[in-house]
Amino acid sequence: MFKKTSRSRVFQNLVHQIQTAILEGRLKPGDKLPPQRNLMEMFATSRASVREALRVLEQKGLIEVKLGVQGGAVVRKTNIDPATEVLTLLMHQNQVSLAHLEAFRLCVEGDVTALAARSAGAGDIDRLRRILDRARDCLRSERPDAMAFVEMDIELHTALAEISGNPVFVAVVKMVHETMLGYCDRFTFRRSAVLEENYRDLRAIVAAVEKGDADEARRLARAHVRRFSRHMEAEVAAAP
Amino acid sequence: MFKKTSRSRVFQNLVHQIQTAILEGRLKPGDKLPPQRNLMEMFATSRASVREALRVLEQKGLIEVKLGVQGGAVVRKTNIDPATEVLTLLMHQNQVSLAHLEAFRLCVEGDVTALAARSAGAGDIDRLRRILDRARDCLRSERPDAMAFVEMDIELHTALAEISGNPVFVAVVKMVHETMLGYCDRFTFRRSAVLEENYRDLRAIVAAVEKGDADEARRLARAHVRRFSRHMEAEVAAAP
DNA sequence: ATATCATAATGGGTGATCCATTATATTTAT
DNA sequence: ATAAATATAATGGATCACCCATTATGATAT
Repeated sequence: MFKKTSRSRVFQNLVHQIQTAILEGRLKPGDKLPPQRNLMEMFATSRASVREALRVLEQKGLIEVKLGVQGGAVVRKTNIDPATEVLTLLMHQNQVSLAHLEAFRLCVEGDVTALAARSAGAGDIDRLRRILDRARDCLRSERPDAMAFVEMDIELHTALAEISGNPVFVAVVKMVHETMLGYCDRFTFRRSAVLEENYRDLRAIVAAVEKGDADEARRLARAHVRRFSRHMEAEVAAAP
Repeated sequence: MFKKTSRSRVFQNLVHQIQTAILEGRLKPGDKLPPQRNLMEMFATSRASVREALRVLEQKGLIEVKLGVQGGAVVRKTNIDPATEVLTLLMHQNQVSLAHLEAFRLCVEGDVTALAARSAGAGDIDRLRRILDRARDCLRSERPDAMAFVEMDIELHTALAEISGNPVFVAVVKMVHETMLGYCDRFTFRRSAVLEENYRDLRAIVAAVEKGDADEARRLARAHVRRFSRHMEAEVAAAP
């Protein structure tokens, strides 16, 4: 019925005012906030409070603070990292399992890939091909670099999300992969056969996107997620 | 190739140490951190730095700070709010449109409802029915309360996500509805016919979940999302 | 012209001090 | 004896006055 009165702390007020200014576009990415000593006067408060506010805004990913003369707080371009960080924290705390992640990826990656297949242009296909090439290089080199390959895998999925044209998918895809990395870098993919299989999956997906075959793309993406999850599970079971 | 050396600030060190302790389970929800003046000594730093660290941890949703004697920082139970807040920020900055949200909801709510239909028990059905009843009360009263109905709508979708048993879906569903509220509370749903239609949608969805008919549940949920989006668009077009 | 160095702007950090809030203990009134 | 009022102390919130570290810029010297 009623909301608990939230006690107001000075720094919260500063955070709110500055955040609102950013969201309303009165402050744009690249704009520099006044130096702390000026903010102090403008808000009629202490430097400690100004700094607490800046810490929070920094954590939210809204500003970036540089050191030295001509340093200071500048408004950041949109940045997904703090969002993924907080979400990843949540995942760890909630004991999100690989099975949970798999179910979610099946849902999202399928649609993302289908959407990408519908809206991919020539430039997009080029981009995907270049990522594939770099992924192949990770495998073909003298000593296959598993982690680098996983990075390429993630980059390809992110690219598909971006091609879909929907920033919500981009955010979510990045987030879920970030979370997976939390599991992934605890071990190495030792069997390069797994990586080769993944690479073939990715090639097939890109081929389907190139054909504009949304249904095929969805089917392949889902199969890819399932296979990848099986391998992750095997690794976790074998080498915890 | 190389990562930029990130300059280390004292408060970041504190944040990292405390956060790690929480993630590794050395600090559990409900545990109280030492008072600031003790932390100051333990970390051999100043109170200002301790406080900056606490601000950041608070913003991340890891701790909660209470005032007065026996107050202090306590480790929070998992809490999705900071995640949704940061994600919502990102959405606003990225100029996420209703169309983007609709596409995403079509993907997610469909699967969530289908999963819920597969795993709902008797208690879950009861819970959904109670939410439906409260939603109906919002409409049947003297003066239909549109915002309260929308809250119930969100609560139902969240409940479905929880019933699905996958915390990733819970987080994402909450997030997307939070973001939608950003559009929604800018106006009121004036035509109660729209709300009635929504209510019928929700009843049908719950009925499908009760039957355990996953395909029907998915179909209905997606149709519901589409209808709701059409109405949101109409409202936005009519009254901005 | 180039390399070196000094300067000042700016964030980072500290300690002392006071205020505000609140749980608990103590007193007081009935 | 119990309940209400009040005092006490623990704790976070806030401010001030400094000092240090980093860095862009301009001055100086070769």
